[in-house]
Amino acid sequence: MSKCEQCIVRQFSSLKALNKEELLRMAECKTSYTIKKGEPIFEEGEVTNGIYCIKDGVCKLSKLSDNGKDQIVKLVKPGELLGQRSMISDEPANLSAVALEDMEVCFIPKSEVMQFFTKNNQFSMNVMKTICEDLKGADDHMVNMAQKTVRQRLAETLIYLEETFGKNEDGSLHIQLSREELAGMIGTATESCIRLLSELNKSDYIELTGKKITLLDKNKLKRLT
Amino acid sequence: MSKCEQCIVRQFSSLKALNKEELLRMAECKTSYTIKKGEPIFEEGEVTNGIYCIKDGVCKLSKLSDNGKDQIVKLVKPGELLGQRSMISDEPANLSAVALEDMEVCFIPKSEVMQFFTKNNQFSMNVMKTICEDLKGADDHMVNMAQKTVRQRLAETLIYLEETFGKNEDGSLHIQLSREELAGMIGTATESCIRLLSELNKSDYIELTGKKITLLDKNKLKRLT
DNA sequence: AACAAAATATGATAATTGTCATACTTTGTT
DNA sequence: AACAAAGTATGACAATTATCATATTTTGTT
Repeated sequence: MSKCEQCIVRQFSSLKALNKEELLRMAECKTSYTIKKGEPIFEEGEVTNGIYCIKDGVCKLSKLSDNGKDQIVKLVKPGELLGQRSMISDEPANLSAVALEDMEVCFIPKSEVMQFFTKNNQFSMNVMKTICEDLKGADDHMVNMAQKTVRQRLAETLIYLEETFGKNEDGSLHIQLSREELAGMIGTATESCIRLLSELNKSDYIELTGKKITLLDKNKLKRLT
Repeated sequence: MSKCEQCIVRQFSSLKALNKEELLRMAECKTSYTIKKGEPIFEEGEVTNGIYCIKDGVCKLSKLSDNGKDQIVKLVKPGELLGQRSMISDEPANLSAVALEDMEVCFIPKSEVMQFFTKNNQFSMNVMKTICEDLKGADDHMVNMAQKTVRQRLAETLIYLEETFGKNEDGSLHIQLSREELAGMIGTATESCIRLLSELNKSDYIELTGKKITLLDKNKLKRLT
């Protein structure tokens, strides 16, 4: 069993505030999972009773709307933590977390994390800052949803995907989203998303090769937003 | 100068965790303001350097979008605190706060609040829970913006306004928003908002009397959402 | 009371977006 | 290799929403 010390999550998340002793405790009580693409880590409404460390793979956080569509609220990268809000609020998950790629995650029980919380001030401050970032992100995201057109949101999302998850050697977006998922990110119907992608393709903003999307002119795209 | 002890903000906010001594300290370093309807408490981008306690009056938290429209993110009631996120993230305000009614607020400098933070675990836990609530609210709000029609959002907003801020004796919504502000809450053009209100008026969901809005059949309205 | 300015209302029209139908492609399975 | 299922693409059309123009009403000021 790994000792958590060298883990990517430890380097990038609130956990960086933990000392060696705390890391050892955590290593003892953690559970490791592998999650296949498409499988959930947890679902909306589920009682999670702890947090998840994302060691590898990207997942989506989404919420099912009354109209039956799944709105993607956020994508989560390796190095990040999941389930902090539910733990602090002591509530079931507000969002579902589903793997977009094969993933490796560790689960740390709430009882353990709450001890770090009480005893390690820097850790709780880090968590608080993370949640504040999320709040700012959510507010900004909300304004975009309310005020921008679908085309603008699509352009922004494509740029975000490239800048956050990078490109393959051939220049195409590294992260693989289905059209339905992309539509779920920008908040529109799948057909509308596909149609706008075609349009951007025809006017040489992007190139579509099978499911691969390549941004041809990021500046031109930015001007759309 | 009031001692903060009996203040409504103390009863309803994170400040309820403060003890007598802490309240006295706070009373000494606080600054009280009255803010007239329409005036800002702080503006987006401003460095606030502390938090505001809302003693009386309601304000809107909004963000100017690239298209020039002001999106209202949240309404804040007496008893609540403002500026917590900025303080914790150590960033300028992400949103503007503007009075919807004449207000009474107190400002508490960051230096003071940060001391409570370090020394009073219950206080920092309360703040954290408040921010978690805000995050959940923002996520849910975002999903609504992305997935619901303007009509649905208008209906939801009207119900929210009645349930949160109550009714006058004549049954009309107690809180007074201009059509432009209501449009800013639901994320639509002012004309669209006015048009939909007229429509709801004609089909007896609501009654418009001057600027007053009365919900005639809340259940019928709920079914729209 | 009179007036200007702001807010509210409504019509006409265009643009955006959603829905349904259908075709085509890719993927995975047997 | 064959096939079903899922995903992607496109057309046709309807519904929603934004924009611009113009009344009408309300508000505040002199």
